[in-house]
Amino acid sequence: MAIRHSILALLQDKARYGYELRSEFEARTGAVWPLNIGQVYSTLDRLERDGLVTREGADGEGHVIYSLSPAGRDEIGGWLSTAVGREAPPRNELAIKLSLAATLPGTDLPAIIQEQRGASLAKLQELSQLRKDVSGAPRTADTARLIVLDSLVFQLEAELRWLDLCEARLVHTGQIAAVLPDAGPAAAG
Amino acid sequence: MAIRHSILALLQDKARYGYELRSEFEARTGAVWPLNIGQVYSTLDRLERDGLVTREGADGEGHVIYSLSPAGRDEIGGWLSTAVGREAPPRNELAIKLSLAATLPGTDLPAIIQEQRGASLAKLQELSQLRKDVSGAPRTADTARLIVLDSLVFQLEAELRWLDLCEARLVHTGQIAAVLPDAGPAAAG
DNA sequence: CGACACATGTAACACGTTACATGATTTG
DNA sequence: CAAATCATGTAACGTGTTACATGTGTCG
Repeated sequence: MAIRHSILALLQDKARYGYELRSEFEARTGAVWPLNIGQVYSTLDRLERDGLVTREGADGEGHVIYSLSPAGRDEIGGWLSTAVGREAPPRNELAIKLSLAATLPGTDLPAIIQEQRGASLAKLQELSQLRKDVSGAPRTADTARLIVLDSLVFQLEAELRWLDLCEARLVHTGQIAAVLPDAGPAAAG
Repeated sequence: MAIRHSILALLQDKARYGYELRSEFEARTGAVWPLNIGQVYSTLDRLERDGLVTREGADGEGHVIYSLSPAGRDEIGGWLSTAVGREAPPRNELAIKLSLAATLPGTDLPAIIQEQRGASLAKLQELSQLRKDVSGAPRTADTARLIVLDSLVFQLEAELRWLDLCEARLVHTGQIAAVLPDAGPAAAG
């Protein structure tokens, strides 16, 4: 529902056309979460069908303009004033993967964890650099970008700490041997 | 693709039937990420169509058993040995919401942040309690559950820290006034 | 003129959710 | 016997992705 509501939020500011909605969305979430233009149009169709937006004729340049209906104004007001539900968090593919790998035979858990650490760390460094670049000249659109980047950085940092914890837990339950920096030959399974 | 691969992972252990696959999945991700039984059957249909699983006749109790094909074994091997891609992280509704709210007029940012803090904190406490219960007697299935719970707890803690940062950033850019614990009357917008 | 950005769509497909239908077996 | 659990499906719908089709305007 994020896209649906994002479109309503942007229309709350003023009436806009499809292509413009994508531009405004991507100006904020940018390279991180691109938005397919086809989805904008089909979402606008559904929003009109549901009575949340109204399709105006043209705007002088011939653009197909959409504006918020009263029902749409209610909807977006509710979205903004109500917290994003954390009762049913979206599935986390990585958590599912480790959860399965840890309880099924024939998986190399330390390798999986190490592999993931590499990927997550690489992305974290890339994001940190991006954040540094963006925070240089904080224009209006960059405020939005910073918020998104901060979010991703915090999530990735948490992911890395979680990977450490998983490794520690598995050592503790004896599922894998502790990996010491300069370990000599240890007893293998 | 998480469900698709989870089913393959469970089949790697041994041949199973639909209902059993759901049970095994939910034994690990449990109350957090329930799995609709209908989706199991339709996913199995697609997996069979794609040649990743083979539908065996019955198993003595009359169950519709599926087993991994060689192609399926390759597929799940690849999934387990390759890190979950962090290049295109899934959209975060909350990050999008704050990003939009911070750059559109007519939004009460402090209220949104405070509202979210309440919801996230409540969920965090619920999860912490759950984690305490589960970690009491670490049976095999509980290892999987713990991994999932740890993941959620870490993500929520990161979310709360991120909310603090957002507030601080907005104070810094002058978008909102600093909220002090025992603040007297301050200049309002 | 050719490439690229602007602009609006449609179609096919994958994935996910909810609800419905149907029947066997188990348990109070 | 009634209710719950086990077990296998189908149908409708919403959301999201990718690719395709089409046409205008601008810039080198």
